[in-house]
Amino acid sequence: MVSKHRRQVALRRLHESLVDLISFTNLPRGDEELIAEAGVVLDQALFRLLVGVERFGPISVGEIAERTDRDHTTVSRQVAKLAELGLIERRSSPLDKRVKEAMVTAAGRRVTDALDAARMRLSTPVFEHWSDRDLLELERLMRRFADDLLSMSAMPKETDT
Amino acid sequence: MVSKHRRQVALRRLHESLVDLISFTNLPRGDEELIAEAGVVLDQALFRLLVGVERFGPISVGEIAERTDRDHTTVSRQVAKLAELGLIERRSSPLDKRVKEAMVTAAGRRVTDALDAARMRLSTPVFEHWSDRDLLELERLMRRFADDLLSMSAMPKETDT
DNA sequence: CAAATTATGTGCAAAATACACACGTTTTCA
DNA sequence: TGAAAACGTGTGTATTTTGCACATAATTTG
Repeated sequence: MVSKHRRQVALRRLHESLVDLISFTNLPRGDEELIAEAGVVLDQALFRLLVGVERFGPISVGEIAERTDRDHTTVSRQVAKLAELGLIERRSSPLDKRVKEAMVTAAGRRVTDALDAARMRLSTPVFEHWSDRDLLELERLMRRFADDLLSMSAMPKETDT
Repeated sequence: MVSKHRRQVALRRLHESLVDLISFTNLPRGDEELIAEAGVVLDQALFRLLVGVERFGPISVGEIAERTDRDHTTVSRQVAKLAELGLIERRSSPLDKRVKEAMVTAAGRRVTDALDAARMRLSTPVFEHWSDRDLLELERLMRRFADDLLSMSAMPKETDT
């Protein structure tokens, strides 16, 4: 059992690393290369939106708005653009005809697949010198980190149930 | 030694986790709470800029622009706003009088400290049930991940030197 | 079943953004 | 060395993006 203080330091450093990682993903080089690789011309906002729809879709406009902290009217217009480009598809939810779910089309999937492949090519060399153990541990722990964060925030403030 | 394919799967899942974490940090609840907690009224853009200047400063306008993938004129105006609010300070770089470095002031530091404290309060319960080993391993591996990414991208394409 | 709530979308005004351009500083190289 | 090119920053201005007010359709509530 390490000290409470040591754990606090770990939390602080964890956040620093996360900020660094986010900052890195924002670097233009990354997106530009990925986009060029995929052969699509999308501004960053639409690019991220497409990835989000692929990752979380079928998803509603309102849910995207919450996730990205933007007004739902803004998202509504961006979603319309992606639909015009044929990269995503809208359909009324069968359970609730108010919501118009968004999901990637075959064309949209081709784009995100190309992005995935490009990202794979760019990230593989980073882990070239990592041991299997470290790589798999990072995979396990980061997944758990994300899961725990999300489940905590989904809970009401009194988390006794 | 696990298979090449297993490692590829790990890379893919790693990216998914990272996207989830970024998505979480974008959730409005987080920033709003943090900002309210710190007793400051800043829109998200300025809030992130301040954190960035604290983390990477002293830093030039151009460097921030690259990091955030925004036009340098946009950043120039945002930086001016933060300076007006007294949260950051500008000074000509002694080495290159063209650049006007930005760095947090004492007042700005108070804000980011408050943000850090608030974040600590919010993130501590997430790791309450984590073992020391897992927490420290996550800290170590995420830091290495960020460091390796940055050092790779800093290198020229022929990385033999 | 009427009223309140929810999801989505449009008009419009305000804000953010990027391009063109300018100015001072540094680097390049003939 | 010195003139030209490149660089970092900042301002004016046109364009784009954003969010609020409001509208419509669908669902839930009581």
